[in-house]
Amino acid sequence: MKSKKRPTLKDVAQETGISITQTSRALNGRHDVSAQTRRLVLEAATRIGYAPNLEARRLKMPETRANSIGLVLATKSQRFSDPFFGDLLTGLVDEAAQYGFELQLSAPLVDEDPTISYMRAVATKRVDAFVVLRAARHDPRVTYLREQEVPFVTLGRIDDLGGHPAVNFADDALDPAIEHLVMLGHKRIGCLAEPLEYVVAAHRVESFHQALAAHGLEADPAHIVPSGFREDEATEATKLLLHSADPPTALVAVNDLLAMGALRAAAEYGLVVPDDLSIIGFDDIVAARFLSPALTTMRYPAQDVGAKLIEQLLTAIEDPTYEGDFLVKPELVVRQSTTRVKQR
Amino acid sequence: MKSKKRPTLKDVAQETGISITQTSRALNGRHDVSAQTRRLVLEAATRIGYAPNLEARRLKMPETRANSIGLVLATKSQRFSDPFFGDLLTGLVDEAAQYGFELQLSAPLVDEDPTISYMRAVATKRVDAFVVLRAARHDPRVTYLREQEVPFVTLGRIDDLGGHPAVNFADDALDPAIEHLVMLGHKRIGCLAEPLEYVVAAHRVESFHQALAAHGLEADPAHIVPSGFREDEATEATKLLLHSADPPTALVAVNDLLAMGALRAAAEYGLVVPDDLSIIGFDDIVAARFLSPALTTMRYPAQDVGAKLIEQLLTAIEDPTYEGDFLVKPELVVRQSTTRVKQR
DNA sequence: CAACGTTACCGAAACGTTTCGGTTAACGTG
DNA sequence: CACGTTAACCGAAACGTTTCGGTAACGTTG
Repeated sequence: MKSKKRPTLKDVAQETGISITQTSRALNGRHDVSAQTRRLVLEAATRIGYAPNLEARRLKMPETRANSIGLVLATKSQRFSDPFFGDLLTGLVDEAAQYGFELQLSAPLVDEDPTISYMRAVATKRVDAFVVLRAARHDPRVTYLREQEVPFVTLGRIDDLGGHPAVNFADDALDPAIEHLVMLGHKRIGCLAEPLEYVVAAHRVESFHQALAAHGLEADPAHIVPSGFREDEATEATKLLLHSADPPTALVAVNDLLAMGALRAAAEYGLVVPDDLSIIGFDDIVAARFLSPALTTMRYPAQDVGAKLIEQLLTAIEDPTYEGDFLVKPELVVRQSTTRVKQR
Repeated sequence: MKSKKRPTLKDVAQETGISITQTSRALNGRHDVSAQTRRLVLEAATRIGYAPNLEARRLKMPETRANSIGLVLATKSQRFSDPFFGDLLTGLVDEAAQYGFELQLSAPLVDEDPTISYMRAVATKRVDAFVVLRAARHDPRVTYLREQEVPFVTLGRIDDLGGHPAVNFADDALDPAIEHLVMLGHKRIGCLAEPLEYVVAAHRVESFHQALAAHGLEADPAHIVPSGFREDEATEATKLLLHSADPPTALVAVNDLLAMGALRAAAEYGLVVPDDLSIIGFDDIVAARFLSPALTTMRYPAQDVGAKLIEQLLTAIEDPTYEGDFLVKPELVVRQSTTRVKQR
């Protein structure tokens, strides 16, 4: 690092002969300053390349924003190779930047309670607010943030929490998928889910049930199979499902990565997708249309979701009582992994 | 935010009756403190929940680390939906966390020179060092960092820069790929490249040439086709290539996303992969083995690369004169997208 | 002209920390 | 005993900023 000391307020004051007080006021655009003085100060400041010392400022004004948004990656349950995540992140960072915020990524140490990461960031006031991904019911991180009155937003509403800023999908999100399958004559439809302790996972399964009900169908409990986040876990889960007594003719995977796992399971069982088994994904990641068969899926625009998360969070920062959430509606993209049910 | 003021050094001093000076020393583990005092102070500090005020500390000790590593996403040329990126990021964040560092993500404003983002972070001393992705030759960001003497590490060595911390692949990285193709009888081998202004892109093409030469072959310049980062751009580029007078029998794509694009181009031309055209990718993203045909590719472990980047950066922070780089060696994973060249 | 408002300015204190220099007491050591 | 050495401690200054309270100059107004 260059050892040359950066110029301080005093330096620019000296430059103009104006007092430090006025210099500060001039730079911060307060009213008690004549146009003449302001001009002089501003010019001197840029001339000697003055940039305020944030430490000193925040020391004096503890309520000042850090202009930074925290995001903790609990990398253990890693699904961050999911392209959905990359796009989400792009949306977050990009949108935050437009409002002058940065994203502060951290991870818990090995074997450390993830909540500690949040505590660290809060205690040292490094961030103004948090984006919480992969929230669970009774999530300790969330209860902590609540308690400390630190603004946060989650991807997926947490039901046991009263209202809180979140980005969500509508309850009828899976309707188009089910509708599509029903039109194709499917009646026994399975659901490949993420670990159910996560609210989004639970929410999607719920949406699945509801959509089924809307079409006068009912899910066979044995047809709802929970999986891990990784595609190989999905493969295992799907195998179990296909192996069952009365396997479904169609499968709704709760994200595209899982759908990929399902595709593989079908292949290993010698089933032809879509003829023997229709599969629908969720997210519409880039790879989806390059699979074979190209995946029918629900497009869920990750980048927009990221942007909306930030938007929600910023209003929550402005107004700590804000409790709204925002719905983004996924839409069906029909490709080749679904077809009319086989007659038997 | 909770308005309750956090306890200060003064508070814990008051608690024990020991002076502020000694309290500070005790907490920082200096030697001029009796065991007794130290015990008392530490206990009092934890009792009242003291956490040092970083602003004040950094104000007094400007040379203190921010314990934060900057990463600027130039999201315009977005390839961040590439799962490679998600894994890389996981590696970065995770490894950084183990050393007590966080990752500070920022993005340039719309239409803003990306270098400005770096300047902002440097001027306000928010980060100690930078990870530079997608570096280009004569990259203005890099020259700026050099000039300011801010430590940085790049993914891919920049040749016009003398030595600098970086993570790289060996020059003979593509050897196994070419070797494999040559064994299969291929002689006319093409290369689908990223935009050549980026050093990694250039480096890979170079490695391609070198590997070819090592097997007594020479690349037809017309067989080296540059593409954008997106898979649809790859599709277009590949079409052009396949349309040429004397198209190659095998294609090395410089990353898996591009390979996916190439796969599509082949399909649209009615070519069967691998029978009519062998394709090799690079990265081994998750989707690679779910494509059809499953993609033969060079495995490049993104997460490890991320960890190594951090490792390099940390030694560069410790020792500003450090100029080493680290080579990670990709290895060939043979799947179904390559086969023996067709006799004609 | 006296009283008052307004405008533009400034000195000094304060934020929470580290650290320099100095003080005290205890302890060898010759 | 006188001296130096050391261990343990403390007061006060300093880092760069904001802001409180004050003041001087200059109308305005009745």
